[in-house]
Amino acid sequence: MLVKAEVLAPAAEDELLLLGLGSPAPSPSLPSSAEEEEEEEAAGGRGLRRAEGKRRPGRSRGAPRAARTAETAQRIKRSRRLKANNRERNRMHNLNAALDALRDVLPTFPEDAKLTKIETLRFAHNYIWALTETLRLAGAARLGPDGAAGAGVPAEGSPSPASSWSGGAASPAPSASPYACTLSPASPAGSASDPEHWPGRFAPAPPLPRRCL
DNA sequence: TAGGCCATCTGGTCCT
DNA sequence: AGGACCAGATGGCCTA
Repeated sequence: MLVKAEVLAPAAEDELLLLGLGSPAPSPSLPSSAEEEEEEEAAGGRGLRRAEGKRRPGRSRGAPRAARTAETAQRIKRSRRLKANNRERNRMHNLNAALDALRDVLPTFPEDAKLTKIETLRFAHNYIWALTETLRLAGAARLGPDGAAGAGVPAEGSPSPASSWSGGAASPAPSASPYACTLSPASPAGSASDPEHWPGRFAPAPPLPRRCL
């Protein structure tokens, strides 16, 4: 895939022309300037193209038709690419927005601590698990000691939420879970070493087998 | 300065 | 055909 290297050069070139599309600053979702960019593109707004000649690039009246169509095809291709880039950017922005929304409902300490993407996902996973577990236990407790089986006691030896939150050794993933992974940023397995360090960054998760997320 | 995280670009693949 | 999704590559910013 040496393509990349080659592709990037021209791409960088384009960037200069595209009004800082690939700007370093977390670009605020460029609305729908796609059209404009394309048009600018298609219209030959790319200044650097002139590199090829002092021969007056434009108005190439005498340009062979084949050359012109090739040029047009190139332009169309480029235009589509830009459009796709724009869509991809928006898609990622949406994804990030969803991730932010998820962060908002996850408790962190300090409050403004920002979880990374991977931390957010892992923590959400554990958080849901813990809440589920809490509900389950609460429900069981309500049935009374001699009520249903296992009242007040975690069924089949599954860990209590409390233990999971505080760094118990159990995995958040129920044993019956399809997950073979021990996801645990904040939880169980991972934090065995320091449950009290939840704050802020949550205990680092142990290395996960691929495909765990 | 190395390493982590992130945004963006890009080409490929799948889906409608 | 065009859009959505994905994964790899690249470069910038930040922190230990």
